[in-house]
Amino acid sequence: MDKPRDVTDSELAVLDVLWNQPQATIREITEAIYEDYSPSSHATVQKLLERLEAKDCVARDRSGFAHRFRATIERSDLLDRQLEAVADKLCEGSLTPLLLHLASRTKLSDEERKLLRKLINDRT
Amino acid sequence: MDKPRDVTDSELAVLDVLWNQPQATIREITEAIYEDYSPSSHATVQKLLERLEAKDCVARDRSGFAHRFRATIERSDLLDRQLEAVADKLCEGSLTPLLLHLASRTKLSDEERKLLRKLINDRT
DNA sequence: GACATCTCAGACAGAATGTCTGACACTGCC
DNA sequence: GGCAGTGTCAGACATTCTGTCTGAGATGTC
Repeated sequence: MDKPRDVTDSELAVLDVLWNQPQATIREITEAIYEDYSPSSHATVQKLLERLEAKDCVARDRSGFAHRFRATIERSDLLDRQLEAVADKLCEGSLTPLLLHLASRTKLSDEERKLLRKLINDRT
Repeated sequence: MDKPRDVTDSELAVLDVLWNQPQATIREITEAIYEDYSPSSHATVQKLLERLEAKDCVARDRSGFAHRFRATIERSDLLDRQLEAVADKLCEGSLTPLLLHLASRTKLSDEERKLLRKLINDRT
């Protein structure tokens, strides 16, 4: 029952590229993140992808010469994970206190308030 | 603008004791956390408190021989910090997406739903 | 004064993170 | 076939964070 490691800021940058551009190669990702492409930044991205793969956030297609990567989680999945981690840490795993806490201190526009009411009513 | 470090699980255990028992000494905290009191566990708690102090989570009263500690943040403040950290990381700092996200996937009892509606309506 | 208890400074190992180097494999072109 | 360009992979490396522990010295009690 080992706690899944958090996704790092650098790793998130890689995921961001992958969300915009699925099936990217390491070179493409590197060029998107670092302004100057170099063998070492290429290797850095390689290592980040390797770790993201270990965290089940990325899948690798080995069929071509240069491997192609895609994200296996969406941004909202990651949000879920993070919120669950907070809930585990501070609310015995329950998300409800988070929701109530946020509802009591977040300023909402009329628009958002309306949407939120709808969301609540739709849940059975 | 360095990002404030997260509170560790061990540090949280210390805060938990402090929330139950304000004005505690290191010895009291140590005895509450570790089953066997020892000089080394005492020193460990000392170090955790030192780090919590650096993170502005704990204040120290040096007037007596043995210092007394109290938490300077509540559990809900910590919850706030964590949620803000998630928002910074994934939602450009806005808490609203978190709220909407949670509202759309958290199961609520009728009781909770009622409370949540009230919370929303009370926000101006 | 003897002894327990405290604080404080710092050492220490293990893990996570970001970076980089070197060895080797594949591709395509001459 | 040979070679340059590009890939992968394994691993070294410094830094930081975390939890733990030791030793020196100050303060309290009897």
